Amino acid sequence: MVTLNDVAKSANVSKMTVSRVINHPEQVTDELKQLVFKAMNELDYHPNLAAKALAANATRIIKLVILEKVDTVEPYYATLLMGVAQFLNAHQYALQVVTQKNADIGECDGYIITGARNDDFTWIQELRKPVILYGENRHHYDFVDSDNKYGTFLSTGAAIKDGYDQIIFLGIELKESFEYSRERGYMDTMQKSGLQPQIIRFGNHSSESQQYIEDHWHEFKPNTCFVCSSDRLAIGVERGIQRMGGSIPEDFGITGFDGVFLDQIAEPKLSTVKQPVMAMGSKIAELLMQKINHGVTTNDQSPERDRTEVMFSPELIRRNTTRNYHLN
Amino acid sequence: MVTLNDVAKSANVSKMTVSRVINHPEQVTDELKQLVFKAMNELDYHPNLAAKALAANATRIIKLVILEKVDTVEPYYATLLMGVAQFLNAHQYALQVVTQKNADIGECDGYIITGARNDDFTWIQELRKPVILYGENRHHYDFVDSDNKYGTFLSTGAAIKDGYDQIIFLGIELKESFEYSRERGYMDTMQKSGLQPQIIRFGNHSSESQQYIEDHWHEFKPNTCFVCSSDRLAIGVERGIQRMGGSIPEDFGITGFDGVFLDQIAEPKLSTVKQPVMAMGSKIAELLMQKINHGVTTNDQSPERDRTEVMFSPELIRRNTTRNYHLN
DNA sequence: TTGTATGCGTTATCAC
DNA sequence: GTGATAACGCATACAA
Repeated sequence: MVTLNDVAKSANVSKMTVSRVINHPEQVTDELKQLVFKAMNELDYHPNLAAKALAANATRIIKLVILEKVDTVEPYYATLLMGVAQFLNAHQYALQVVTQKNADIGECDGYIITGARNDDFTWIQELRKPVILYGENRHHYDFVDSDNKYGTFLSTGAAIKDGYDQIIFLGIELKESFEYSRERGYMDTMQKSGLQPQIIRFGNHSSESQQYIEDHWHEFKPNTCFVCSSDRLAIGVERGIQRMGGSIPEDFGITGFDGVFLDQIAEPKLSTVKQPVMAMGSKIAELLMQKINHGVTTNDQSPERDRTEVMFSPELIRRNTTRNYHLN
Repeated sequence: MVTLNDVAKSANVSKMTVSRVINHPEQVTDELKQLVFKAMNELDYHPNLAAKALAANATRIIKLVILEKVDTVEPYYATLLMGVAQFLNAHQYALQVVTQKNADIGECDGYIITGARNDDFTWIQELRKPVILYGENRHHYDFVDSDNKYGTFLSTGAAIKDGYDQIIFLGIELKESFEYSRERGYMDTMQKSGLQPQIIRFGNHSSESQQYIEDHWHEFKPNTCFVCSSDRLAIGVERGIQRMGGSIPEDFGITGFDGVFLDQIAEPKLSTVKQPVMAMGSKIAELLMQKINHGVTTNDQSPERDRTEVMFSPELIRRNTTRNYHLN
């Protein structure tokens, strides 16, 4: 293993100079810097993370806490995780995935928390390391999320332009910010166009939306579009329509929301509002690392503090469950 | 932060005694051990991993290398990853997920490698840390896998017992051990029952198997069961049969393979051979840690060496795409 | 069985 | 601008 000392000897400087070249290059003359860089390359030097962590009283470990009860098998979380892992790897941080609230086992330098409900914040408040949340929240914590309202603005708008004259929103029965935002995007867009909004809500299972379609089939006239709050619901709608013999996308349109895996599994493939989940994962990791490097140790979420909010714009993917897909 | 020293003072012993209580408890008298345990609890002592790693010249980082080109979004890998992560967390190891062969960036204590093809082994050979593979291999590397042959023995056998008189195997067009084993399990079971085997292979996409069913629909007489080598293929078959108006499971049976996410998404839900993917992930991590702790640094895969092979038995889940599902 | 000294690789602090 | 020294927390080697 090549150490700081080895490089120092090879470059004929002290090891502190080498350390400075890495951490505070502005304090070293260009001349020495060149020598050190040369030595580092020749010896293929890589800093020892454990030593670094020990000296800095850090762990170089980030915890990803998944609070939802949902199966961690969810492709959605897997994708997010990959995004986080990608950034962390590039910066030599290691990841620990935690699925319960037993996150207090072992130290870490920071937390990424996803799926936090209101009850969870009493626990989150007690964390003594930087925190970034995945998802909007009313507790003034830094977060990354996608612009949910804009997402349903896109899907609802497209349904209108495509000429569907009845546009029904199938939402998730959940008192969460993201769902409110998605419903608002639909409502606003409908009202601006002078159309009558109609919202029905279910648990987020394809069986429930499928059942609904079948039970209420007589109510739906051809030229109806179902704007869904998740791909899961959209898949159920698709099956229900197929079961009842409706034609997709001519008489009945469907748009989903999320764009992770499920949309591609459906047949015909779903038109959907795709969230850049992978990129969002990377961004969260990046923000957390900034916080860590700036020495933020307290989670000051007082209203006075500037809070970091990063919103990603989702994208409408036109595929085969809405008209005009050939225009894509 | 509570250190070894703090505990030592509190227990009125030297810090080495505390260290020994943790690492070599047999060398310490029960009397002192009790004192030390008490102090550790009272002070809520947790060892500093960075220091541990530094002293042991270790990193406490494990790399999970995913070599397949397949999307890491695959629920299959996500589940495996969760299994690995769970075990690692419990033992205070951190995980780095690596998706290319750029695994050489940064040090680690060991590798878990999944999806290794023959070409990959030249690279794997050069790794200077313990390695465990996910999946059978002919290179004498330690591995964990599920008993693929037994899996199709189960699904084929069930199809026979359920009374289907034509049983067709839909396989994946891939020269990999797992596929050979699955086909062999089917072949052997068919031959033992004096039935005529028939194997067709596709790329692992539901669209291909669906297309096949629709194109060859006239060839399939009622009372046929399709034994598939993946849930993906099974879903395509299901759609094809539904499209052509066949009745499931009365006239046409389907069994999948994998049992991760997709089987539940299908409607009707798939009968499938479920692999205990999560448990397999944990087991891999466990084996790797054993290797690390026993100071195995070389990857001796000479035939003389005992190699560790752990095979998990898959389980037949009877759901709604085969008969007699009420017997489950 | 228990304690002391030393070193792991890095960085902060303080001299020069 | 550069170098010597101590310290981070733990574990090995050796001494008692």
